[in-house]
This record gives sequence, C-alpha cells and structure tokens, in this order.
Amino acid sequence: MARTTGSDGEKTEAAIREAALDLIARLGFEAMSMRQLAASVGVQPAALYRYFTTKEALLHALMLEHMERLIASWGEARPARGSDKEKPAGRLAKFVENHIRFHLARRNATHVSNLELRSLSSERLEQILALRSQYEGELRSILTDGQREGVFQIDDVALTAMAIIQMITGVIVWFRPELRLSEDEVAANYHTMTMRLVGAEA
Amino acid sequence: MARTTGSDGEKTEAAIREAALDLIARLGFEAMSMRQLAASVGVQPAALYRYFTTKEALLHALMLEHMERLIASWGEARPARGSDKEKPAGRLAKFVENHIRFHLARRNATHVSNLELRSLSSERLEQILALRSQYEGELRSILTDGQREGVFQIDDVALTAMAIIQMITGVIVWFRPELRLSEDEVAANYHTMTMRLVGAEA
DNA sequence: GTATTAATAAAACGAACGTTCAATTAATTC
DNA sequence: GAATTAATTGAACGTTCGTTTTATTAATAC
Repeated sequence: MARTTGSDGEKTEAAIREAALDLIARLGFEAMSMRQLAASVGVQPAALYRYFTTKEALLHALMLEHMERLIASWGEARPARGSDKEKPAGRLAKFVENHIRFHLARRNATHVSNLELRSLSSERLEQILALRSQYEGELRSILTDGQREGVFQIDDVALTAMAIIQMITGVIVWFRPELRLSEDEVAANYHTMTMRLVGAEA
Repeated sequence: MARTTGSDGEKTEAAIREAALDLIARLGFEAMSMRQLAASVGVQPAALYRYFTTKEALLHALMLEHMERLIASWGEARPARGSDKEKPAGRLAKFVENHIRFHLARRNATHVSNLELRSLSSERLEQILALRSQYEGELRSILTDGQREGVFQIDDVALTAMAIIQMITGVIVWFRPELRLSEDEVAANYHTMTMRLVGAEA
C-alpha cells in the first residue's frame, strides 16, 4: 500500500501534533516512541518524518507553537492604551486571568512546554527560553510600573515575577475540571491572591 | 576481574544515589541509561542491580528518601507547642522558611521528585503521592487554623495551599546561588510574599 | 589459614529505539 | 487521460536499551 484515500497533509500534521501533545504529557517525551505516536495517529512510523525531520524537531515545533500562541493571547487580552484598565492593577488582573484561562485550556501543551525543555538541543532551547523571557518581561514591566506609581509594594520585581508565574502556572498541576471549583472561581481566586501578593489595595 | 579492593556496599549505594540524582536532574529519568549511571559511579552496569532491582525501583527509592527527609525536616523545624511561634503566623513563617531552605539545599532531588512522577508504576506513585499529601496537609492545617482565628484572610484553603506550595517550590527553577540574591534574602522575600498572600498583618 | 560471604566484572540476551529508503498509490495539473 | 506531485506504506539499518547469568576476587568470620 501507499497513499491512502482522503489523506491530507495539513490534517495529518495537525493530528500528529495533537496526539504528540497527549502522549508526551502522559508519558514524557523520552518515554514516548515514534512508533507509539504513529499508532496513535493511525499511520506508519515513516509517515511522521514527512512532517518533522526528527523527534526533537517535533518537540520543538510543539513548544514553539505553544509559546507563540501564549504571547499572541496576551497581545489580544492586554488592555488598550488610555482605557481605565491600563493602570498597573488592571493590567495585572488581565495578565493573571489570561494566563490562567490560557493554560487551563491547553494543559497538555503546558505540561510539555514546562517539563520537557531539557530534551531540546541548546540552540532550540535558547529560542524557546527567549520567547518565555519575552512573555515574563510583560509581567515584570507591569510590576515595575505599579511599583513606580506606588500602587504595588514589591521588594524585588524579578523575584516577584517568578513567584507569580510559578504560582499561576501551577494551577494545571492540581486543577481538575470535574471537581469542586469552576474555572471562573479559580481565576477569581488567583486574581485575589496575586493582588494581595503585590500589596495592592482591594 | 571481580570484587575490587576497597569496595564497600554502603558507599557504592550512596554513590549510585548521588550520581543518579545528578544525571536524572540533568537529563531526565528516561533519558538516563543504566550504562551512563554505572560509568558515572565508576562501576559496571551489572553492579547497579545488586542495590536496585530495576531502574524504576531506583527512581522510587530516590523519591521516597526525598519525601521522608522533607517530612522529617518539617518535624524538626516545626515550632514547639506553647511557644510564641505556635500561632498560625509563626508556623506559616517557619513552614515557608524550612521549605525554601530544604529545597535549595537539594535541588537535584527536588527536580527528580517533581518532574519524574510519571515514570513510577501506579503502586509506587500512590505511595509517593500519599507522602506528598501528608506534607501538604501540614500547610493546610496551618491555613485552616489561621482562618478560624481570623488572622488569615483565605477564600479557599486547599487552593491557597496549592498556590503557596507551587510558588515556594518554584524557587529552584530560577534561583542560582552565584547570582544577585543570597539564600537569606530569597527566604525573607518568599516569607513576605506568603504573608501578604494569606492576608496576614505585617 | 580455611570457609564463607560480599562486591564486582565480563559477556551476553532479546527487545525496542530513531531513522532511512525504495516502492506504491491517490490527488492534482494540464 | 497522461504527467506530475503529494502522501503513505513496508521493510530494513545499525544502535542502544534494561536486565540476567556466570565467574571471579576481596573482605570477613572462625
């Protein structure tokens, strides 16, 4: 056999990406074999190599897409200039809310991006870390502005930014949609905790 | 050749554990081979199996030791009954400080325990998770007490406990001892942030 | 100093791994 | 409807993996 009826490159690549996110999130990147992935997609192992030159290139593509979407998501959610919510407190609120919702909607991709960095070559790792640093820079600038304007009480901006990022990303470790709290409640809770954390007025 | 001069089971096992923590933290559990580990210890691969029946049993032993030490560490650091620091605020302060210092002193073991859980069989996983839950229960009980006494302002104890754990464990992701801040400064910073987070008076 | 036990080496097992290559068929273009 | 391109299969490659078995030597006990 060879090409199958109805086969479509775009759809196959999308299916590979989705199946890979699921398998890597569950088993880990090193533990997932290309044969497993192919079987999950319903394709022979060799077919994967039409879309990704190596296993590592696949991982890199997944992380790149995740980071670019995250940054784009914040670009759209960020309050417009001149609006009332352009003040530091409003920007921070939006940042936390967008972050929580984005990550809850993409648990697999988040797990992959957070847990599998060490499987990247140094060159690819640097690119992903640069994007991550760009995103975190947005938070740092919010904190810096709030500190300058006297609405936040922050000892160390860089440390506080890391603490907030760790705290709000950690939601995917324990949150299960079928449980007690709704996504809205969780987002509201993290918002409150973040505002207290930076010493902002309620 | 066979038994080497000066060989000692206890020392060899300790050397295996230390080398394994280092390799797994750097490469990941699945990516580390038993041959690599043996070479790092300075021993033949077969020798490893005198101390650990399987690769997974080795991982489990490392995590078990880490969790038991963590719980023991808190058992020693916890304020004595009747002391001034037995109040919720004092207990929380001690909990955060002990957690930060313990994890900074054992970065490799922390990385292994946090990142490699999915490589455990379900039976072994349950045991580790039970210990983890026991430790987190200590934090939850501090928060509950503070909430009851009205010294903490907390919307949801379980959620807040997870947020704090994620935040303070995250220190090992970014902190580098050679950089800007000292361990004392970092611990003090996390203490301040935690107190604000739970709405405690300064 | 002999017997026993502890600690390791050396070699090998089958299985699984990532990846490549040639052949084959479906879809598209003209 | 012939020529071209896109998508995939099937088979195979050399390598590495976790683990086991057997033999051998060092340390210990009597």
